Amino acid sequence: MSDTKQDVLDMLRELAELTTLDEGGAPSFRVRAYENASQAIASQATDLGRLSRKDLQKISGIGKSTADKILELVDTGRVQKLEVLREKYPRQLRTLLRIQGLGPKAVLRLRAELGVAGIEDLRRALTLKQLRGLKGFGEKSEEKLGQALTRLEEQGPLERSPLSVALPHAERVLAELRAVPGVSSAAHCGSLRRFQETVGDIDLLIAARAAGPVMEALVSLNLVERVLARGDTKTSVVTKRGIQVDVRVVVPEQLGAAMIYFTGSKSHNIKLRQRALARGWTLNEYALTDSASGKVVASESEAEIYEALGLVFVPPVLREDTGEIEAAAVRELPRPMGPLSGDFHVHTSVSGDGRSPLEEMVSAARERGYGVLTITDHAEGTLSGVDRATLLEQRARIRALQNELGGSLRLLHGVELNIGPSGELDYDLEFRRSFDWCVASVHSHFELDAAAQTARVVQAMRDPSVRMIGHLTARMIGGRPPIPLDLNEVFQVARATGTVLEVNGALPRLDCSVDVLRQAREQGVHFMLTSDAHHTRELALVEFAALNAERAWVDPSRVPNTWPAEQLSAWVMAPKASHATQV
DNA sequence: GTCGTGAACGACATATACTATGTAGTATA
Repeated sequence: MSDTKQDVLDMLRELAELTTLDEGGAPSFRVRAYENASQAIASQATDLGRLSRKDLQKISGIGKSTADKILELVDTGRVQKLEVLREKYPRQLRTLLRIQGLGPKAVLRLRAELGVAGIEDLRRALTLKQLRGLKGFGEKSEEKLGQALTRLEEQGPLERSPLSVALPHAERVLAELRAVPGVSSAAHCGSLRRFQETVGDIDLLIAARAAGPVMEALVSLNLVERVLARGDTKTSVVTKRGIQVDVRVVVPEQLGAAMIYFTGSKSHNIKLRQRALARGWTLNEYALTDSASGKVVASESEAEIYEALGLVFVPPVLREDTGEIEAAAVRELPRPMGPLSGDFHVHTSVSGDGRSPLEEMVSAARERGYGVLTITDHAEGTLSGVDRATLLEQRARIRALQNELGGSLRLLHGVELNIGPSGELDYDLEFRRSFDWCVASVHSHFELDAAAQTARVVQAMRDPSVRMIGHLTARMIGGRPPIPLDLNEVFQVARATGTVLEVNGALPRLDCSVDVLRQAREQGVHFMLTSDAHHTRELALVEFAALNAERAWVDPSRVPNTWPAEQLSAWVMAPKASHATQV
């Protein structure tokens, strides 16, 4: 993502927050417009810094006023309107909004009636028990605000969690709740189900006749640190890992409506509800209902509800209100990746960090119904890599195993090369070319600038042995930022050399990211979905790679390992140069 | 604020739960 895009997003979000404060009420059309604009920008792939006013206004949701603000920001680094609002509502005051339970109304009243301008003032007012005199406040709210304030000062606001942390965490809680008598189903929803790479909280949906026992079980879980709110059907807790978990219980007949509601996104839901209203119905988390008769139109499954609304089923990963509803209405949603016919980034115990032996990996791949399996242990350029002799020995084992297997599964001998700081690769070209498949990846020197990073990756792609670039940006979600790259040049060279880009399914990586994939989508580049498995049970990680590609609306025709096994085999065995496209 | 229709102006508009207080704010998708 270019910095300009992030700057524009920050500007719009701040404008929305400040305008909400300024208008001191329910979000106005202006605030909604800022939010719409920010969503429109977020799903833009191009570099905003290069767009003219006219180009900007072509984006739906960006009018004259927002286009001007974007240009003002790009040209001068500031936006006049934002500066004025910032002066009116200083950062100190806005930090009050981060306290759980304090919204714009309360913040404004605290300032108007008690002169509270920031955290320090609030602390003082609480000590003096001044809040209870205000309309809408009482002893209880003083107590709760005091606690929330202390937590904020001790821990800061709850931060977003990477998917790799949140998903297993959700599974742990779900396993406990599934064990509660009377629970017929339990699933994660929200941004986790939409497969966003970081999530603000974990949303769990439980189907059960009685909610009481579920709530009781939840609040008494060992991993729960505190209870934020507890009601008849909805309870929110914070776990000891500092992640908020919201649990909602519904009866099984309402599961479909509840799944849609709880999966979101918010703007996807709003669009669905508008669609319902246009048909004389209302949609809430319980059912799609006829407004006149009160009769339920659909509620039990998500598919029924989408169908009733004249839509094909929208997979959760697409529910971001980026055109999926319009596409579903004309039955033109992007195609799913479907069953995969092979994996092209798999380690065995030959790598220092691999844990399953070759034979176990092969039989696990057969169980997954693969037609092709490519073993790619680390080359000597990485810490866990190995020398030529070990790889040649592995090759002999693979060939022998292939003879035993016959034709059902094609085994390829590959290797994961390390891309050095200047683009140098392991071994010599002759030895590299003796492999069926080479993936080359960046594992170090993350500090180089964009020109140097681009140069090393491009040089690796130009090597005749390199068929795929592994985890292109080397990022770790919530940890290491992506290396800076001139993506346009990378895509262009990938296409010109016939090099595919990996979509790595390891949850901390998900590299290429959705953002990069969106930018690459129209550039004629091919992608391979991989697991980067270091253990047999990790082969399934390739399904996460598929979800990531689907989120980016990548068409499976660009992804060779979604093709039938024979077509895939033929593609892999053809020389790299035959896949090159002139640009 | 944007957008569509017709060239200035109206339309846009989700639905619900929980909490503390006594009607409304805050929060969630």
